Amino acid sequence: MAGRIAAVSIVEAVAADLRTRIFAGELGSGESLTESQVASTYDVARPTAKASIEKLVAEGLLDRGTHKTARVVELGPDSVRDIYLARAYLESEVLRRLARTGDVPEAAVQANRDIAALQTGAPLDVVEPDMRFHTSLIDAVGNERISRMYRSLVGEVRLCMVRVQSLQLLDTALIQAEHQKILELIEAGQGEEAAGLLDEHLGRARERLVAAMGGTPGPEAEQPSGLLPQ
Amino acid sequence: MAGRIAAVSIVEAVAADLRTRIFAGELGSGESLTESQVASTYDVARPTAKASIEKLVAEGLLDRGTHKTARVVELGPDSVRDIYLARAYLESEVLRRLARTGDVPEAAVQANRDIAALQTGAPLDVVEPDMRFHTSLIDAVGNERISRMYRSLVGEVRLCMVRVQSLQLLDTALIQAEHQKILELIEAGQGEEAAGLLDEHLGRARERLVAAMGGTPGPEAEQPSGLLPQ
DNA sequence: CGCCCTATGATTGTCTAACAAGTACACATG
DNA sequence: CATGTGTACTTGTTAGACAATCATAGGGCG
Repeated sequence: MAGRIAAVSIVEAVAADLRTRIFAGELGSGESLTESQVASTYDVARPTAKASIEKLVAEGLLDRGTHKTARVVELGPDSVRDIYLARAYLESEVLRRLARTGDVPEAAVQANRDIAALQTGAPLDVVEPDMRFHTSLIDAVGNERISRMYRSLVGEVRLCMVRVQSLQLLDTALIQAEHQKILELIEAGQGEEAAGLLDEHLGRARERLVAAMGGTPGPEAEQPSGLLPQ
Repeated sequence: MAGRIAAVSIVEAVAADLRTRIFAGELGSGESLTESQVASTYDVARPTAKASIEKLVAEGLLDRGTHKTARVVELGPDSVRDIYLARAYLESEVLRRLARTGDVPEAAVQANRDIAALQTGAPLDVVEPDMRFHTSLIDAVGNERISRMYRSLVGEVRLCMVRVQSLQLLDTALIQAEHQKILELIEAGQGEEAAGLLDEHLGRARERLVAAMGGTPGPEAEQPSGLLPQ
């Protein structure tokens, strides 16, 4: 599917570029984005820029009040906990549901293979397949609205992942191993255990990120018992 | 719209009115809404009308593709099942979480009191407090993103509720009694049982609505065992 | 010297007007 | 009857403009 011509609207194109720039850290936390600024940057009309900005606000990547300039969101410890808890709500229930049928989505397997394949390289490279692993689990239940809800969270989740990886708070091998174990538990029909492991998986990332932000981390930040073979 | 000063933006005001008109059935399923139509109806500029329409599209109340006129969404049996399953995902997990602390949100109690109070009147009167009952449970977990996700579903849920009530598929007393029981189970810390009852509660509405739409209903559509005292 | 108030500039909300591009449907043609 | 064409309608985008609001820097006053 690498071909796929891009016949999207200008609004969407501008929004997409702003998105990648935010993820890349090019637009840092708290940075302000005026409508005219965006308009002149991409050489579009101001209403178009406005629409793009509003799109990103809806995604939670930008923040703005009436008559105030939009800013890149600043994630504090509270927001991070909020985001990860919301993830856990959706994802753990999804795992239980998937385990009931024992169906392991192929896309998730592939995503985890991709993680395993990139032993070397920049830490940020893991973000994309990691994100894909989790979204493909969500999509596997085949519920349009659930996917839509998760998607409204994905922007912020990704922002957190970028942080976690830039700070090197997690070992890639551990991520991959836990993903693997989750898939195995699903296949074995052990939904509750899969959900529990996911909670650990997310909890560790969450609390380490909180700690790195100056908050007081919970006990979840500690090393896992013994999942890694070596 | 008596009382309540309107200090919101024009876009929001137009969107709000369209929303109520959709809920009231004044704008039926499949009805088309042209940008210029909306613009002239409310005497606003077309870009303003456009923004309002896009807002409702994001809420799932309107449907539209690029370069195509927006239409009021048409809910088929598949969509109804999709919507109710998504609800169940969020709400059942919320009940488990609430049961863990035994906290019964006051707003939910009040909402159910309001349902009990309206023994008489139009069937549609139950929609608002019913909706409020469920949203207040969601909001009770105090997670901003979860509330946001649920809100992205609320429009469609409400549309379903309006249908259920117009067709008189459920007895108000039964709704109220099941809500009551759910609250009691939360207080007793029996999360799993509360979630189970909710599943029944939602499943019945769902399958009866599906049946009324010409789909083949599942077994959940049947009468409940014996919750009603008389 | 510090604080409150005002004035100025910047920014957003909304409007009018317009053109380009795409869609849908009736119509004519083979 | 199938197919192509044309016309009217609708949306996407732009430009420019004005009012309302917000932020900030000065000036007046205690």
